[in-house]
Amino acid sequence: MLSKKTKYGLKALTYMARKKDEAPILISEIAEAENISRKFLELILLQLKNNGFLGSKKGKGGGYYLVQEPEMISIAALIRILEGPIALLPCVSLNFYEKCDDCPDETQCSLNRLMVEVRDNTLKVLESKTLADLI
Amino acid sequence: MLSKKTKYGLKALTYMARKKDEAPILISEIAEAENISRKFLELILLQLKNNGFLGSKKGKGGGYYLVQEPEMISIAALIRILEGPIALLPCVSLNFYEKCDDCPDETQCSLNRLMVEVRDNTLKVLESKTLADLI
DNA sequence: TAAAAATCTACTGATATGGTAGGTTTTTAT
DNA sequence: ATAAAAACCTACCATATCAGTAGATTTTTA
Repeated sequence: MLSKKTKYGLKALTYMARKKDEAPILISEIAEAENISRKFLELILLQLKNNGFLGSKKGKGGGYYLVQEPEMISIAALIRILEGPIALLPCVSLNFYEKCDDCPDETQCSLNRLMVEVRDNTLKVLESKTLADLI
Repeated sequence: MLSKKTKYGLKALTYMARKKDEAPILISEIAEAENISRKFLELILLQLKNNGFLGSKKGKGGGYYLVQEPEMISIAALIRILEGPIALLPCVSLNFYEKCDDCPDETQCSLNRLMVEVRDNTLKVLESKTLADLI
């Protein structure tokens, strides 16, 4: 299951993608439109900014805006920032790999092989879809 | 990510499937072979028994045994028992459906549509594979 | 100079995770 | 009959994560 943080982040970005080319968008506008706690959303957008997906402007007339075209932002990349690993086991994660300490030999592990297959099928969807597909 | 409980459960069942037709298998044998905390594994096997996947026999010469052929036990079914929902959002879960309280209309939600696609791709793998494929 | 807006730091309550401890019941072998 | 073996049951615990809240600070604009 995705955390609410991830879900909120994706919904907020979709909202922003729909209104791109307009002036910066207020946190509070997004929070209200998407039924997200405003303070919680603050933290989420900040994280997305710190990871290069959003820009911001302070003061009156300020807000957040996308710094890339929606077509260029894959959903997989966003989930990795907001949620962490997409894979079902640490030992099959491409971006957050970790050895399972109970498993002596990964190449012999049948669970590993199965989860690689699941991962590849999931990524096929999440890497091919972009923010533009969510608009 | 799958919990350790789920991972341990799947590994334990795979171990048992490899030794099926032998006498009942001891918790402690599985725990040692698969590097799982013995007490933790007790709880996991008990749950699998209570859900009809395992039988048990008490006393000397006792232990746990599979009550179905490995070919008949889909990995998806096991994950649903051990982990819960396979879907990434409650609103797209087939077996654990829940409405998102922030979402006014599911049919209009683009995140919902995307996550249905992810779910279907995941299930395509997990429902077609059985314990026999993990041996 | 005041208001608006993002930013930062810290805290909180609830829940899940990954166990551990220790006793009880059932069964089998001696 | 009895002791050992094994599953079973109940309770507890430490830690981490989740989902949020509170409140002050900085920057920008009108």
